[in-house]
Amino acid sequence: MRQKQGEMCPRFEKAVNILSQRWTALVIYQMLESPKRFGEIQSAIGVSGKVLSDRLKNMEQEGLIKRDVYPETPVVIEYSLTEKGESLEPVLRDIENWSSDWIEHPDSKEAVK
Amino acid sequence: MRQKQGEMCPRFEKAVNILSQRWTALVIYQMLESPKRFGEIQSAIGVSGKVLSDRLKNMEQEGLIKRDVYPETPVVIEYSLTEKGESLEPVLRDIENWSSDWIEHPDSKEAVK
DNA sequence: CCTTATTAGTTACTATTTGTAATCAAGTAT
DNA sequence: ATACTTGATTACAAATAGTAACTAATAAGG
Repeated sequence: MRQKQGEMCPRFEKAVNILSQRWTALVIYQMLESPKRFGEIQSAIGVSGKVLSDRLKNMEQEGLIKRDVYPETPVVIEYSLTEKGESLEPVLRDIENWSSDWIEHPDSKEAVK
Repeated sequence: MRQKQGEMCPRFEKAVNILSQRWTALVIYQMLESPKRFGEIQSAIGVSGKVLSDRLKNMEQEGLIKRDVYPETPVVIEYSLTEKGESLEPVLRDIENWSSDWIEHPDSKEAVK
């Protein structure tokens, strides 16, 4: 395979990798409004429990979100943005603005392809 | 599977889907500087020819980029941003700024997981 | 003419990631 | 004990991405 020569800033590249993971941006977007529970996120964006579980762990490891357990009945687990996670709000607002300016067809949510 | 109830704006969702496709944001970022050729993009970001070919087709269909053929020797094919594609610059600049504020470890480009 | 070189892809095959549906663990109520 | 709820995990199937070899078009060299 062709080697990578034209250097990309590795920090920018990592940021893009985080945001390019499927569902991650939508999960953060949900939490911008308020902290959210596992099931709420699942219902809101339609992600599978398996992948959501994986994403939440990654995002916690990246320091984007924090996980709080309330031993109520049944248990309540609340995910919320850290300062680092909240600082992505401008990115998501720009995407929001761009989509309202440039995306028309609301016929299918079947993605890009 | 749990149904999607909490409605997301379908235009925002589509925008996120476009930008969440692996490599798409990096390809646009490359073209922000100047039009780019197939091999240049490949070298710069390290994407496989197969996937780059697919992404460029999708991005052209989405109206983000245009493809120009110059029958020189050997053939030169130049990809450049449309107005729609260029209008994503603020999103990418925000990601750039965020990464310089919040991403530290430049040790591994091995992504998020 | 035949071989080589260059760019822009495509193809067959493998590996990784995601989706699906069933299941599990903890806690409580019936 | 059984059932219910939330937050997950698991096994298996489907979709997506990576790898390396190959093709098409054009031209230069011998």
